[in-house]
Amino acid sequence: MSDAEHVSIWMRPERPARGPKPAYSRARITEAAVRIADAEGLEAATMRRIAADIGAGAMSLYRYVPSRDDLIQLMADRLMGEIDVEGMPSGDWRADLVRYADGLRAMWLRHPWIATANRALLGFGPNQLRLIEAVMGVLDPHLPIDENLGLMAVLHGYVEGAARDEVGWIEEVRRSGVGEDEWLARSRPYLRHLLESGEYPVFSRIALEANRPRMSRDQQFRYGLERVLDCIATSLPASLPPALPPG
Amino acid sequence: MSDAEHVSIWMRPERPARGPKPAYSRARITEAAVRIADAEGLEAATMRRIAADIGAGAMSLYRYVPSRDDLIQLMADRLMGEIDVEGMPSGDWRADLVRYADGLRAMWLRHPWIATANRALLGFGPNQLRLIEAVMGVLDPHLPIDENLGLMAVLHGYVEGAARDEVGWIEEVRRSGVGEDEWLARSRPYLRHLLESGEYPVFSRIALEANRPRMSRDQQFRYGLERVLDCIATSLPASLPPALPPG
DNA sequence: CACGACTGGGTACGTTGTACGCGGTCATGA
DNA sequence: TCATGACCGCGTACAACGTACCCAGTCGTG
Repeated sequence: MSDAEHVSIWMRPERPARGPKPAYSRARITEAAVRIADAEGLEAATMRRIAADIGAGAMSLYRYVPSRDDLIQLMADRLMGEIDVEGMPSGDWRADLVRYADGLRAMWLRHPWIATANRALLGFGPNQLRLIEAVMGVLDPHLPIDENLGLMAVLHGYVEGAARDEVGWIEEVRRSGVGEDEWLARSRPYLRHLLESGEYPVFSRIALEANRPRMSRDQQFRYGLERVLDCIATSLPASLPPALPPG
Repeated sequence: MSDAEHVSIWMRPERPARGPKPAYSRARITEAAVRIADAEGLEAATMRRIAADIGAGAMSLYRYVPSRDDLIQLMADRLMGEIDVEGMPSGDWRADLVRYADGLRAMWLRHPWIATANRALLGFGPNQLRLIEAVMGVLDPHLPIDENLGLMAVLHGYVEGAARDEVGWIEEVRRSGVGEDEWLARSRPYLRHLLESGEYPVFSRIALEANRPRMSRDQQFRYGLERVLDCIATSLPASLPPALPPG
C-alpha cells in the first residue's frame, strides 16, 4: 500500500536508507536493457534476459524497478540523454532547432524500438526535462509560452512522425524475419494488384516515384524540416531570421 | 510454407474456395476486438476474450486471421474507415485538410488504444489507401508528388503527434487504475519538487500556465493546425488561398 | 456417393510478468 | 557490543498469454 502511492517511477527513490550494499543499479540494468533492445527489439528485452545479461537472477531486478513498464520508461529517458543540446539557446534559433531535430531523428534511428515504447513521451524524467529546458528555451525569449508550446508541437510532431515512418519500415522488415529485398519481392504481387486495379491513382504515382527516388531519406527529412522552420519563422515577431538555409 | 509467403494480411484472401460455410468473418471478429479495446484497452483484447465475445472457441479465430498482430492491423484499418473524406477534393483545399485533421484527431480520441498499435500506420489496407487518395488528392493538382508528400508528412505528423499527446495522458491515467484527480494529487509532490528545485524554469512556466489554461484542448489543436496550414499555403504556387480562418 | 478441403474447437506447450518467501547481510539503537 | 529488522539476491510458483497440433464433423466437387 505504501509503494502503490508512487504514480511514476521518478517519484520512487532508487536507494532506501538502510540495508546491505546492492550489487547492481538502475543505470546498469537500464544500460543492459537498451543494449538488448537495440540488437533484437524491445520484445527481446524480457526481465529474465536482462537479468541474465548482467549476471543477476530474474527477480533481482524488481529490487530496483517496480515493473517492466517502469523500466521501459527509464530506458526511454536514457535515450533522451543522447541528444546533444549543449549550450542550446545559442542565439541562432534556427541552427539550434535544426540541431535538435537532427539529433532526435538520429537517436530514433539508432534505437528503432523506441517507437513501440508508448509511454516514452510523457514521463517527466531528468533527461526529458533537460530537453524541454534547452529546446523550448530557444524561442522562449521571443514568444509567449502558449505559442511556443504550439510551435514546438508542430516541430516535434514532424520530427517524430518522420522518424516513426522510417523506423516503422525497419521494424516491419526485421519482424518479418526475411531480408529487405525478400520482403519487397513478396510484396510485389499485392502492389501490382493495387496498381493494375486503377482505383488508386495517387498511390500509384507515389509507388512509381519511389522506384526512382530523387531525394534521399535525409533530404526528404530536411525538406519538410525547413518547411516547418519557415513556418515558425513567420510566427516570430520582428526578430532577425537567418537567411534561407544552404539548400 | 505456402502460407508464410504472405508478408501482409492484405495479401491473404479471407475466403478459400471450398469447404463448409464459416460461422464468423474477419469483419465480425474485428468489430468485437475494436469494441473491447475501446472499453478496456488494447491489452484486454486477447484472442480468448475476443473469441468469447462472439461466442467462438479461442482457436477458431485463427481460421480467419493468421495472428494477433495481423488482427490489430485489421482493427487499425477499420478505424481509418471512420474518417469522413467523402467528396474530398472539394475545391477548397484548406477546408478539406481541416476536415481531415479534425476527423483524424476525433478518431484517435474515440480509440485511444490506436497509439499502442505500432504497425497501424504502414499497412496498406483498403481504408488507408482510400484516405491517401482523398487527402493527397487535395493538393495533387497543385503540386509535384514529392512536395505533396513532404507537406502531408508535416500535416499528418502534427495531427498524430497532438493526438498522441492527448491520448497518452488518457491512457496513462486509465492504466494507473486511479481517477484523474487522484492521479494529479499523487503527482503533486514530484511536481512541487521540480518547481522548487529552480532548475527547470521553462517547465515551471508551462506547469503554472497549465493551472489557468487560456486555451481549451480543441483551441490548442486548432492553433497549431492553422499554423501548419499557413505553412502549407506559402508552399502552394499562385493558387487562391481562402482568407485566414475565422479564428 | 466417396473424397478431401475445409470448419469449429479442445488440449497442450513454451514464454511472459511478477507475487511470495527464504536465508543471508549490515547500519543502527540499546 | 550485539540484537534487531530493513534490506539484499534469488529460487519457486502461478496465471495469462499467443498459438501449434489434432480431431471429428461438414459440404462442394469428381
